[in-house]
Amino acid sequence: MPSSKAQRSRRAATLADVGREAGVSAMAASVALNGATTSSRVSDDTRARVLAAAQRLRYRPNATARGLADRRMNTLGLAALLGGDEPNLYFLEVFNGVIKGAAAAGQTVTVFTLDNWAQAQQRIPSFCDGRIDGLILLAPELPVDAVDWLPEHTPVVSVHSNQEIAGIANLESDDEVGAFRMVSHMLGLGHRRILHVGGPTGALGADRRVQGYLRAHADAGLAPPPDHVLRDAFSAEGGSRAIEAWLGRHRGAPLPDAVFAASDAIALGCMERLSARGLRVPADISLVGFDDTLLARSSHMATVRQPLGQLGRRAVEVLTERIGAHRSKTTAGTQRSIVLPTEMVLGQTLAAPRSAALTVA
Amino acid sequence: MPSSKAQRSRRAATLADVGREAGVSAMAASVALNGATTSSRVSDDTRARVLAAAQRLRYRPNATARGLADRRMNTLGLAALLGGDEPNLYFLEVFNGVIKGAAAAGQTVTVFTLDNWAQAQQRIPSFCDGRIDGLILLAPELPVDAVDWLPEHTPVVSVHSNQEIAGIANLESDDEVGAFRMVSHMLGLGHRRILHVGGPTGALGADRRVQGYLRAHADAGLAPPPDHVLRDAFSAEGGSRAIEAWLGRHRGAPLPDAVFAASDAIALGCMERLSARGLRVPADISLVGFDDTLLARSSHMATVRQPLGQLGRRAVEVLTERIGAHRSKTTAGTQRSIVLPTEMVLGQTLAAPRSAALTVA
DNA sequence: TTGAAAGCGCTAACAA
DNA sequence: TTGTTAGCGCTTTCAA
Repeated sequence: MPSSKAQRSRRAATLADVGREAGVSAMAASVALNGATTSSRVSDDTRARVLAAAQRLRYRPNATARGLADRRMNTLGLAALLGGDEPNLYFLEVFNGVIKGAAAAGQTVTVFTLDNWAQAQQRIPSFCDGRIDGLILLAPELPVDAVDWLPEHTPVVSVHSNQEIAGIANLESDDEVGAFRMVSHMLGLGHRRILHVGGPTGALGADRRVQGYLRAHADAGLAPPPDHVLRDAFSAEGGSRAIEAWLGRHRGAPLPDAVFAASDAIALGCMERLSARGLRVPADISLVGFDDTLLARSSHMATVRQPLGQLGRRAVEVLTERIGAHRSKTTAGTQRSIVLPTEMVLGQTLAAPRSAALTVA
Repeated sequence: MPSSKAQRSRRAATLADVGREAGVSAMAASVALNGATTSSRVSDDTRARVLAAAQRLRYRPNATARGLADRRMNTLGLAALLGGDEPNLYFLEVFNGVIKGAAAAGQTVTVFTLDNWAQAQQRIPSFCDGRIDGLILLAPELPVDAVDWLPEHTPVVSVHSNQEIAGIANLESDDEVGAFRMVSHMLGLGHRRILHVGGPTGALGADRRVQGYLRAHADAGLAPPPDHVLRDAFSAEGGSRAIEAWLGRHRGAPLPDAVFAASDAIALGCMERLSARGLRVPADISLVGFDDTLLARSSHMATVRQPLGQLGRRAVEVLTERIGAHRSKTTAGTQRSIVLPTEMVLGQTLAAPRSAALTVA
């Protein structure tokens, strides 16, 4: 009397096992179990026997064997720099979109982490070794020689890449316009000394936000105050470090009316330092972030929304399309770049400038 | 004159290609490229030729072929329920630990998402089809019949499982003690009407936090006020809904001195509702979360820290150990459960109870 | 309708 | 020191 446990073995059942159990060949079992896409069909009787046997044996087709034969794993790779101990919300938001998009496309997602961009050349090609059908690269600081070593046999799409690479579609958001609109809005509120705590030099998105900041001033016929653009890492630590250094350099100078940070994480770092000095946001100084990550939403921070989840979803769509084209040897559309719009989010950290004169303590 | 581009083809180079290029057989190439673990060794000359050929061809061993032959993919699976549009910080923190641990162990991580626990029976076995060597299951609400269908051929460890399953190690944190200590501390501050907005019924961790809440009262010789324990989802929405309903039911009754939420996300939902009613935290009412996710850290919320990253890292360690045992057919240590300690985090949302009498508006 | 055979790219035993 | 062979589990022609 076989118990339900009896069928559970350390070894997974193979197609041959199923065939044996059903009294047919392994390939008959294969045909019966798959939709019978091949020329030959199996009889209803055989199919029923095979299905029953498969169920009895808890048969699951082996993914690696199938992957080897099909040259497809139904798995997408997502590579990103994920250093630091602090979780990265920017990544999480994009990841969330990727996961959702992949699920919708019947794909799973394997995550590859980079500790730094120097190791990208060595590691990225090693991911593209058949375990994934395509790769999504969060690439704000991809080395410039990437074009030489990115593998050609695995389709790649990038998100927020800092460079155009032939054959690689890039997804990004309208950073410059987002920054321009927000800073214009701030200028419209009367802010004049707007300190921009920007992202790292070399990150295209960070550069574009600086450009938006500058263009907003130019458009308003204003010159940004000198030394009001800082550059540091896209992290709370970066923001904290940058603003603290700036405040140290500017003792006795007028306190900025507002801080425009190039990311929510940077904004949070700034917020910490400002609060530590007893400054109230937004009564004494306004604070604006960029991204609209969960951090901004939960703290009602004013920010520029990037549709990060959408970027992830779209990346999956574009990638699966490329994979299809790659398989059918079609030339993939040479679409350069997909740009999604940003949106202003007016939270509780942006108000009209203070009337009192405050100086840096 | 071959350009650097010439070697880049749509097709990845195979071992046979390398052998051909080097003028040796494919297996000689294999032996030369791998550490030569087999009996036979290759001559230095052959090895050099093979290595050169491999480099020229940008050869990367195919992971699926290797996986099929070796029965190992060096990939760990991470399965979790990831519904909702809002990113899940609890998941992110554990995930971060898993990623780090996996990187340290030379493994990559594939993420499988469940939309609901009903589909677990169908989907979880389908992940264990050779593409992963082992599975980490975030399983707060695993169906009770899981023992019947969890595959035996793939090692599994669970995190925060709601049940003990033979052969599956579980990692969790000391929820009951964490809740007990925090509530005891709150009672010590003078709080008497502590509203516990708990997690879902059926989640063991949520139950344990309720138990800690109750034991703290019992230990202090106090009876918790009636109808002061709520249960809803582990999310901001759950917290928001639960507390709003409670406030609706208790118009005119005394406002609680404090809210003890079973997660940071729940706490955030409560915070939103309280703020919306013009209540100040902690001046009018204290608020305490659970988890110490990034959300709590960034908002300086009082909370009970669970070492989520550590749970992830340890899960990887235990899992890789199990995988090793599985391979060598050793009986894995029948270690039941690994419990990591929690820690109180006294943030800025917990203060002494208000002196004024406030009622629910 | 069914079975036999080849091959996906690699590893590992066995011969030479 | 090398090449040959077989096989991992599956899919897919091609014959029967």
